Amino acid sequence: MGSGAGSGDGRRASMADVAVRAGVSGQTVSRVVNRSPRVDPDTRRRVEAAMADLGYRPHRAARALRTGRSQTIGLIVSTLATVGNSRMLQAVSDAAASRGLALVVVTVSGRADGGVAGAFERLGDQGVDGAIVLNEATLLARGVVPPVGLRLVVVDTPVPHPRASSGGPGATAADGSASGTRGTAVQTDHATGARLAIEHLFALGHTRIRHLAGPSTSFAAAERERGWREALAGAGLEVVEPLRGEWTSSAGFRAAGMLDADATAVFCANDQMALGMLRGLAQRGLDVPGRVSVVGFDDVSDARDFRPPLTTVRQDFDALGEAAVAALADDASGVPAIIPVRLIERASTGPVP
Amino acid sequence: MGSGAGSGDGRRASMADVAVRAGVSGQTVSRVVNRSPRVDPDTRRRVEAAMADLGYRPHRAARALRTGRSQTIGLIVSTLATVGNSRMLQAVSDAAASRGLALVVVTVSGRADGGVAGAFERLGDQGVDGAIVLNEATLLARGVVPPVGLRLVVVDTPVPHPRASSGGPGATAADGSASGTRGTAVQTDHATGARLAIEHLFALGHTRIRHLAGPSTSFAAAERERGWREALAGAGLEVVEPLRGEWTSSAGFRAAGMLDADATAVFCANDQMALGMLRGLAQRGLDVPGRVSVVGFDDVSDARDFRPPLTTVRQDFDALGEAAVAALADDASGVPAIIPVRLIERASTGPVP
DNA sequence: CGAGGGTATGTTAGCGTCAACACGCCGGTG
DNA sequence: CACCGGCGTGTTGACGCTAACATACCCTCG
Repeated sequence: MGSGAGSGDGRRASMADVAVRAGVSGQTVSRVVNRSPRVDPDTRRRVEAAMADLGYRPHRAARALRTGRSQTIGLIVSTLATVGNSRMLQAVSDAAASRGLALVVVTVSGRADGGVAGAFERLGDQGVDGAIVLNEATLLARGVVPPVGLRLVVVDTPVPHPRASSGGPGATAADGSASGTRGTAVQTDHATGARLAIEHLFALGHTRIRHLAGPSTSFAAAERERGWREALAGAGLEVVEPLRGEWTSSAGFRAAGMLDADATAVFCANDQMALGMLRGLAQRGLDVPGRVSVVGFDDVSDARDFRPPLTTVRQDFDALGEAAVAALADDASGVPAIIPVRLIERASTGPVP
Repeated sequence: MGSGAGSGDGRRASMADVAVRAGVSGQTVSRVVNRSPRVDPDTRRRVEAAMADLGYRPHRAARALRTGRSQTIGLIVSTLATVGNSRMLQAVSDAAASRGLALVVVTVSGRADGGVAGAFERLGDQGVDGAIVLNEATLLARGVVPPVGLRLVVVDTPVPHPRASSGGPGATAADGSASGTRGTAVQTDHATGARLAIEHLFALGHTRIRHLAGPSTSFAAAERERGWREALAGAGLEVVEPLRGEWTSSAGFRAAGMLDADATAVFCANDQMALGMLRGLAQRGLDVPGRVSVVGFDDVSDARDFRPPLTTVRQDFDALGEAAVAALADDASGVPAIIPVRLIERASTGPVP
């Protein structure tokens, strides 16, 4: 019972069909659907029964046309090739689904048209109520302005073009993060994560700690690098200019070949690069953790099965996705803008040799 | 110029606005937008200029309401935790974008409501024109019938509930695969991939080749297992009942502990399980490829940086995604239903000891 | 030179929904 | 008892777009 598939006379049941069957007007059906309190309980029951009988489902396009709101949000992401982005997508998808929001995904990888600008256009066409932008520092920085009226949440991205909030009640947006600009930003506490990693290495006696940073276009990469720098500087240690890679294991492998011989530890900006680093070090005959310790970032599910299992900073992707969607859906309020991390100690780190 | 943001009097330009500015009727604007040939070139230019001036973008919801078609497709996927699924999502996203289709992603991981049934409902609400279902054998098998009128393409999934095609011209669907049922199916040539892997091991002298299969709910897993079985049987070799895991590296690690001592080679149903297998074998002191050879499936980007770099079967995710979207968008016709694979030989396989 | 047919454009109506307003009914109050 | 206000419900119209049907015009052909 209640499985939904209506008696199949072809067309989907509309509100008018329900109205006729329940012996009420369309407007009353609408009120029931939208949980208006101004409906007699008895009428409500009749309408609900009629809806169930007919397998009625509201027509989103019609509602969107009428109300101007589509109950759909967009996610703009450069690539899903990194495991972190994939995990975020899943987290956002779950968070959106739990609120009855549909999620439109737009990837801007290698697209010919202007990247995020084009993505905004496509989402604008789509009539999304808001969009989440994932770790797209450059693209927003280039002065791309999102379409008017499009609520925007940036994840692991410096806050975009400052704009006065349009509509909305009292502009409650208690600007969470860094700079003085407005806008909703949600991010992992990258810098603290980096610091946790470095302090863990300190505790093991390491002092010559290098960094394999992510691409300079990435905010997350910059923040992790900053955490590493500050931790080292705070301890009065030398800061050797970091290596840099594009998040991939290949980049990690290459970086291993460029690691100076003094280093006793490397903090890699993500787990995939750490994987390549592990292989590269092995190939150079540098034992991990006997000779060099390696720390990653993300704690992707595979990290525990690297060789050796990877010590890494765990990001709470689900919390991050939830926070991002909440910031879009609810109006601002008490969502934490900065998601904490924790260090997962495994076998890739050990005492300094 | 042409950056889009119209002169900001608040509301978005509608077709009527464009019509007034170009001095034509709304219908003519519609014809221009929809590339009808019945428009004077001169008028067309005027309309296009007006559209550019006003930053006009068609309103998808309105169009969807009027035409009943939303230019949106859905993707139903159980989880994005496996790298393969993520890659497929990206491929589908790109293929959809290149056709101007929006993509709505629905994950059914651990959802309380009936999984795919719920997903269909949500997509039905959404008014998608079609849906792609990714590797969801069980869920479709449970007799879930997609909403009427919803075009469906299943990827790496046995063909669902047989149904007569509604609408459409001459039912050109030249049923690609196995059984006699109707429906559009697109899949990787898993069985051949498995056979390639096994024959590669044959060439290295292996005869005691085990299999770490994927979950029994997965069609891809079943096909890969079948290829392995048939290759072994074809060579008159013993088929030891396969181990089984849930696609994760942890499962691979566990399986390594259960591998019988006779085995000289293991064919893992995906790369992530192969990763865990590599660590597990190392922990047991079994050298790869000196003592045991390992082959994976997928060729995820990290596979070249496993230790040792993984011999694996490369799937062409982009072709698969393209084929799936093409099957939805164009009406059937010449999309190949089966995507070929190739073997990538790396260092995890070697001569039998 | 009038009929016929093509071409470019305009007019009408309605897709399913909901905001705004209108209506009738009831109980309470002055 | 007339009036008021709240409540439950119905009526109307419009959101932006396009299918189907007009209409106006020009060219060709018998």
